Amino acid sequence: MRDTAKLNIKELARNLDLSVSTVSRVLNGKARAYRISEETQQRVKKAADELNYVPNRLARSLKLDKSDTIGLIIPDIGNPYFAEIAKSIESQARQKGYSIILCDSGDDISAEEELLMLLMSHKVDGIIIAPVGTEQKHIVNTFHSALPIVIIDRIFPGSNLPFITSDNYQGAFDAVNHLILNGHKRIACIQGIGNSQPNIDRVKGYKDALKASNIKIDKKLLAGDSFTKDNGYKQAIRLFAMTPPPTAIFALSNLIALGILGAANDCNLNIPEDFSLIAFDEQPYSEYLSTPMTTINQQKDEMGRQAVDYIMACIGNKGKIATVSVKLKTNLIPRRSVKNIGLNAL
Amino acid sequence: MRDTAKLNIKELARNLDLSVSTVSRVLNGKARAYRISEETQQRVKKAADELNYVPNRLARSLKLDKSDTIGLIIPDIGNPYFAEIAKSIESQARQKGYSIILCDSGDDISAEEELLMLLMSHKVDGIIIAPVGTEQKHIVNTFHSALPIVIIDRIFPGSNLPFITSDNYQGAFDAVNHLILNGHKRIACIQGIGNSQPNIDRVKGYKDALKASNIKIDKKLLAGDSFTKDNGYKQAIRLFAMTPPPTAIFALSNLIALGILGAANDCNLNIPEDFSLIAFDEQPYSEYLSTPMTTINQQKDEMGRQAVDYIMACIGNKGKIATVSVKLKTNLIPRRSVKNIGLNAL
DNA sequence: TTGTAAGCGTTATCAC
DNA sequence: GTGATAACGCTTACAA
Repeated sequence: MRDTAKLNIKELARNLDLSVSTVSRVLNGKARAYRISEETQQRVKKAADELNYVPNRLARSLKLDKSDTIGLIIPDIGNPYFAEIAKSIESQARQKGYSIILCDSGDDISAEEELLMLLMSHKVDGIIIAPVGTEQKHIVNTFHSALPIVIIDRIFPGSNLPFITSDNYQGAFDAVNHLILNGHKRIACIQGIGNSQPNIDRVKGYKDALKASNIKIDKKLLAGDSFTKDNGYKQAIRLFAMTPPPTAIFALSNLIALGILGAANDCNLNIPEDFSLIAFDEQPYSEYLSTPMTTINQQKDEMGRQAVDYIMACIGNKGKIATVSVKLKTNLIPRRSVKNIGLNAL
Repeated sequence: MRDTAKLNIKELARNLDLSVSTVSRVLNGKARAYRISEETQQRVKKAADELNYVPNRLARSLKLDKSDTIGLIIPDIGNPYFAEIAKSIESQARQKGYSIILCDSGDDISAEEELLMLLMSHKVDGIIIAPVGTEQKHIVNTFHSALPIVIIDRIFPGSNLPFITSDNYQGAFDAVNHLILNGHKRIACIQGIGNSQPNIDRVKGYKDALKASNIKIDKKLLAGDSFTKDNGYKQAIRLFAMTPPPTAIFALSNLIALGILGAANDCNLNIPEDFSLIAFDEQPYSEYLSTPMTTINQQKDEMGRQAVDYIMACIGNKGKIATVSVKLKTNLIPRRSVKNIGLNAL
């Protein structure tokens, strides 16, 4: 195979004994507009194909001031929740001719700030970010710099940054209400990072559902400080030791739920015989756990789709950037991890 | 905040009343080499910071003929196996100053070919690819085009393409031998895509382990045609219906294992009481399944690390590209899904 | 110690 | 219908 490393449009034009302009026009589908002869078109296309010409997007982007590239910053691509969102985003973006520069902030706020700069230096046409914490200054700055940006998953209350997230409040309310309808009254909640907005909304949903059914809130039943399985494990062990223990646990993330499963195993407790469990985040394995888990499903696919759509819209009306505030509906997937212990139980 | 969209090095230099070369030198850490005065350095750095100057990597890359960018093509970023590998690659690459352009081939060979071209047009400095199928022409072509490329996960037998993968043969041998040591003789194997090299190697390991213990191979116990959970479910149902059924199943992927769990639930079979299970691929949830699953762990992190290291080495010695052939050791993680049914059982 | 200018590969403007 | 050429923002010889 020929070494095509140095074949640029100039070389290609020389080979064809044509000017670069003509070649460029044919290759960019502007042959008609410039009334380039059919014969020339064929010659150009044939040569480009045979010589394996690959256009240099760097040069193209530099000239056109658009890179056909979108930056994606997420806290942990290894987490299947974010991996699925990323898949959706990549798929949607590429369908529209954009490539994704993937950045993993590793839950580190200063890394996140640097990544924002990095993506700007890469001249991405837009940024989709699932922010790490509650600090939003760097993101607001980017927002004001006329570079399209949209936040997913996490939101910043009180700012007008565009976001696409789940309706965490309603999802949590539904989850707890589902437990109540199944006769549960002592319902524990293991939460994640306390000051993150999804957590705040989910806890509010938990409390409001209890209130709505006139169940008194027991502060000892609400605990935890991280979305990790470690936290789930520790808090579950603590809850199991209470007298009486809760009859149901609401896990605010699927990793927390995994930790609870581990704790149950270690304590020889069965689900749903010994306690019921419902978790935020549906995962591919949720239904394959030996006790299939009742979960609150989030529209990860749709989240990715709408995020890309918004960025595309921004790129469309250059300059005036509209904002967007979407809370996607969640849905409860009932499975065997919740047991009816009420009077009406079968 | 000031609109910094148009601030380039020229503007910055004008602001400072300096030439672009001086500014460029300071910003690229070449101040010492050019004996630029301490005062000028400080002025430049301060101004760049205050005016929020972000260098344009497109221009830089075009000039330097290197983009500090690596292309990553994987069949499915939503699959946690690949998501974890991607995390490792992103982390290693960025640590070395490279960004990742992420492409999901969606298990589509023609998409894969296009993505290879796309990445070349993006002028990536190297490509890491987990190929979809057994067709390798487009990859060989890329290999010969002097653009560093390395294959992960899948390999092409008989070619000299550089690869980093798991020792699938040994992993499968260990898995089956573990079952044999636990007294199992009727051991089924649910496989994935028949003509993919990992599958071929794993099946060979399965057969050789049986042979080594003088257990006759029953062809009816080896079935399946895809790495999906659907396949795992269907094949498991079929195996459960045999008389006698196998006492153990070896699943060649974790998704297959999930399908088996679903089938077991539906048939009211318990693990490991009714049958033992061992699966290729350790996943974060493996130990949290209500019957913790015995798995063959793969070094995903190391796979990513070595892939990046190889690409870096190639970029280092420009021109002469060495090759690499690595089969990473796997390790068996014993858990409760395998029961000792032999004479020596406790 | 700093400045000038060519050139990286494109596309677009103008000319013929 | 086609061709020359400037310009995108940067780095780096070569000058001074």
